[in-house]
Amino acid sequence: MVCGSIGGVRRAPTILHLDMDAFYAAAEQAAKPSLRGKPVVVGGIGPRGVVATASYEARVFGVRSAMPTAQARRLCPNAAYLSPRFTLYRQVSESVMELLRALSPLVEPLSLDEAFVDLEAGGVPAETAAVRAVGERLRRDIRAATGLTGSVGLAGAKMLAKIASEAAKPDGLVVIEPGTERELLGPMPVRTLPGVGPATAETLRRAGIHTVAETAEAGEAELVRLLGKAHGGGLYAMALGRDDRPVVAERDAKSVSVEDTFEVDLTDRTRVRNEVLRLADRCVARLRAAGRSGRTVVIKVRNYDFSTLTRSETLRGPTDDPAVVREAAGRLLETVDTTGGVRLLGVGVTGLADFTQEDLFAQIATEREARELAAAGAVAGPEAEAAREPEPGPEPPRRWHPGLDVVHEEFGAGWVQGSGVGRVTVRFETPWSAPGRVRTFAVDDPALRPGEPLPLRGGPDQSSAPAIRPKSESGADGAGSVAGEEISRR
DNA sequence: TCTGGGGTCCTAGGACCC
DNA sequence: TCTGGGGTCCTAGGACCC
Repeated sequence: MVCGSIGGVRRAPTILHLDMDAFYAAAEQAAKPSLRGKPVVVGGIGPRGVVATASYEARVFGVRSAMPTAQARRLCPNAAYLSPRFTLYRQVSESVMELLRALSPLVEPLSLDEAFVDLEAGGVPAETAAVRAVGERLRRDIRAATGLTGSVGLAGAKMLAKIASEAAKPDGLVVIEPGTERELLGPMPVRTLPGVGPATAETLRRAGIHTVAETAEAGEAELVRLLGKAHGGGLYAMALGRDDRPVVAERDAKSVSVEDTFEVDLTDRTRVRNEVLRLADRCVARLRAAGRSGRTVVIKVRNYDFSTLTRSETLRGPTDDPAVVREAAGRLLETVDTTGGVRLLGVGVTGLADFTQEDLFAQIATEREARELAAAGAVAGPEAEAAREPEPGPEPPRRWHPGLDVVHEEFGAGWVQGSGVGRVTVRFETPWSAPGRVRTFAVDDPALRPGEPLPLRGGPDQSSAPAIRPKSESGADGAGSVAGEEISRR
């Protein structure tokens, strides 16, 4: 047995899991003083949008992640509904990850708002008191650096640290003492375990398994029979509190993809084709920005009835050439019947490689092959017409999405509160100002232009070390009243 | 109520090779 | 003449996560 661990669980709670509280919504509240303490919903604003994050004030009304925005509006009509601003969230995330990397070289980000940290690798003494102190200091530092709150879980294994941070929400810290995990997990619903979603939970329910303890009692053979080798075996280990997965820093991406859901189903075949080609270009742009190339092109088609299919084609070598990806995506689309109407289209590239000299030769061959095919008439007539670069067309009318930053020549920085019938309403305030005033303009007012997100900290009238949070920012404290609610699962 | 966008991992069948 | 097993690659779909 490995010294210092039992069943892969460490003898001291030196794995830390950080989960920021209602991250997107909290970032918006920090950026927009008038929204602090109020219900805020961040997500898709269109008719087919879904909720990405709801502030705790909105959750009181039953608004949850992944819920259609239309349903959220019925539950909570007075919330602020905002489009996501990933530039801001990435900035905030980077400053949080920097604090984590100061604790240990072993930091594994799971998303913009979540990460594991191996404190043992960071030289933190393997004692509960020491790791707890590190966790509490981290929470203070995050609040000072960003104005946001995060919850911390500490345990001897990844799975347990994640369950602990969930239990700590919002704005808390929970330690699971090694040795207590089976007792703690036993009565919990099996859905608590990571990897158990709606389908697995239903399979288990039909077998009479509802809790973690019942999962363990079922035995490995039975779980493998119900769920398959990997899933069943993994679930059995987790139900016993066993989890020896290491914290792994920086993993390379394995695929890159882009997709669009259309406000109205697409029926015109030429339009469908042009959208696929546009998506291929966007996908390649992201691929190239990451300095990668890929060998398998995938398209995704979601029909009017939500049925979804994928088609893929593996090239002879990796590519990051837009023409090659466009042609492959176009060929794949030819194999799909879209007559009923298309709700969503996607294009992705997998089998990623860093670009090497060898790959270059393979890529050249692939390109030549594709060109020869095209020349031979595989793509001809109206298809060749459709395959051409989509026309950029005239400048589209400017879209003032709610939540976006703007700058007005006279009134300064603000954000779009709403728009319609040729007017746009802007609230003029900054992260470090008092709640601001609202003014309305014509949508084409030349004095109004799009702006950049402002940093949440370090504004003009803020000291360089804002350790104490102003009263006006204490929205998350008020959320303590819902601390006992069931945390929604996705 | 009517279901986003970005990912990861697993399964299973068929092709192909040894 | 009838029948192998294992390994790898490719394709398609599905569950799950944030």
